[in-house]
Amino acid sequence: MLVEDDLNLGFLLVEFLELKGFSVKLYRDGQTAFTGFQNGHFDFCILDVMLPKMDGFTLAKKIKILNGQIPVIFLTARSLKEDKMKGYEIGVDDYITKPFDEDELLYKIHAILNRSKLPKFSEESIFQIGLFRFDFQNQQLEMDGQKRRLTERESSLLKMLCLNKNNVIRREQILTAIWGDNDYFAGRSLDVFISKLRKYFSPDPSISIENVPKVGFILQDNS
Amino acid sequence: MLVEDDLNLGFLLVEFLELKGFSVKLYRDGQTAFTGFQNGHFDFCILDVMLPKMDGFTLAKKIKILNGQIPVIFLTARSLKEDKMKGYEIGVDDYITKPFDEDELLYKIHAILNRSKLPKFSEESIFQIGLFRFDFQNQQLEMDGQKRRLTERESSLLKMLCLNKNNVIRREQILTAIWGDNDYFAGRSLDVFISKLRKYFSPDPSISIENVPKVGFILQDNS
DNA sequence: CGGCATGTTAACGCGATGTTAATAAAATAC
DNA sequence: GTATTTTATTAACATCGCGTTAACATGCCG
Repeated sequence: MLVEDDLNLGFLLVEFLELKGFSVKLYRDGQTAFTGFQNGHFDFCILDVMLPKMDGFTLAKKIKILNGQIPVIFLTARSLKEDKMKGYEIGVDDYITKPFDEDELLYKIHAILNRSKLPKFSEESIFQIGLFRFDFQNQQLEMDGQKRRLTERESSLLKMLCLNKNNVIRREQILTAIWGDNDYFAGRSLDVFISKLRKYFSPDPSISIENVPKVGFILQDNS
Repeated sequence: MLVEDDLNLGFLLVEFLELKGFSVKLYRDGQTAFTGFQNGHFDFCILDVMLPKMDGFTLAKKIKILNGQIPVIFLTARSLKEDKMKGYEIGVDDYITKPFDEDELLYKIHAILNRSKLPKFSEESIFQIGLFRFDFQNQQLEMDGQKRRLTERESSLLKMLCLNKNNVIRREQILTAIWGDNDYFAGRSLDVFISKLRKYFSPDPSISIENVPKVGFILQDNS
């Protein structure tokens, strides 16, 4: 989550971070950012201090109440000591003083994620699939706050599909990777698991697991 | 560990940090600092960049080889971008540019320790789990003033669960860490202890230790 | 039409786990 | 040094659920 009222800077940052493989959502004021946070799933927050409607401190405080674990970095033009102290008391992880260097921001993000107890999305353990969120580490599939815990096989399979989202994976590849065997029975077992995953995704029609006859499967995400 | 060749600044910092409850050892050059690190037990490093005998970067690199988890902060007079990048690549957690504010250093230390996976020595490691309070140092589990003394195994296990609260922790990881062995019997023993902990937490229904079949356990806190 | 690949559901077997109790080992008290 | 208590392991039995397999349905291509 990026909250920045200066839209020039905002879009520049979004572009930069997306280039680096992050998925970024930009908000331009504290109020909408907070409602956005309540509805969306964020792993990291970068907040400007000076914001319309609700300032960065208040926003951070409210976010920390909802999720005390989430890392927060402040962007600030001022480098006043009182400001920094205030932020650290809330539990902010770091400050960056404008004008700042993009690479430095990137390193700070990585440094914090490396220390974070949260599963790191940088190592691709969390996947967004349409309305769903798949947490591989915790074998958890979530949608609208509805959580479902997957079995080991289910999540291994889903991970392989996610890593090849919108691309075909060969049956053989899946079978040797997960079943360690590609005989008839393993193949039928795979079909059973595909069927199960389809059922889990049925609430979202923009997600489908399609079969490519005699070749393999594709996880299609048209959201 | 504090490494600083300017002894005036060094002693000032030691005094300040010890006042804040940390136990600090000061070294004045990179060489002795490194041998000191090999022999001593440190949880956190604050290194000056410019040091006699061995510069801060080299020292940090060597320290990170010995213990990749340990947090490192650099003190630097220069705020050159290349220096910072170099540090972040080594895996440094943060930079502080001299002259700096002591309180700011303190907050940075706390921010990093809060994210750190390592047990914090400055505070006794105390965990809040729903209505319970778990004091690892004293192996005590408390709720509503009701105290229960845990056995060594119980508290080691609970600590591991706490450090991964709301995340799956693998059986294997627990077994090798606590039992040092992951054979059948160690596994059964683990199950017995899980059962005991569940019983202790049963008064608070928002706490549960869930099993993830074939994978491990997860301490769920829905309070 | 017939063979083959896949879709789907249900039933089964077995390994993994939950739980309690018995035993062994270690720590502590006296 | 012995008795008592505490702790961890092992045993024993109950239960659960994962993954496999079976069984049947559908669709595709020759």
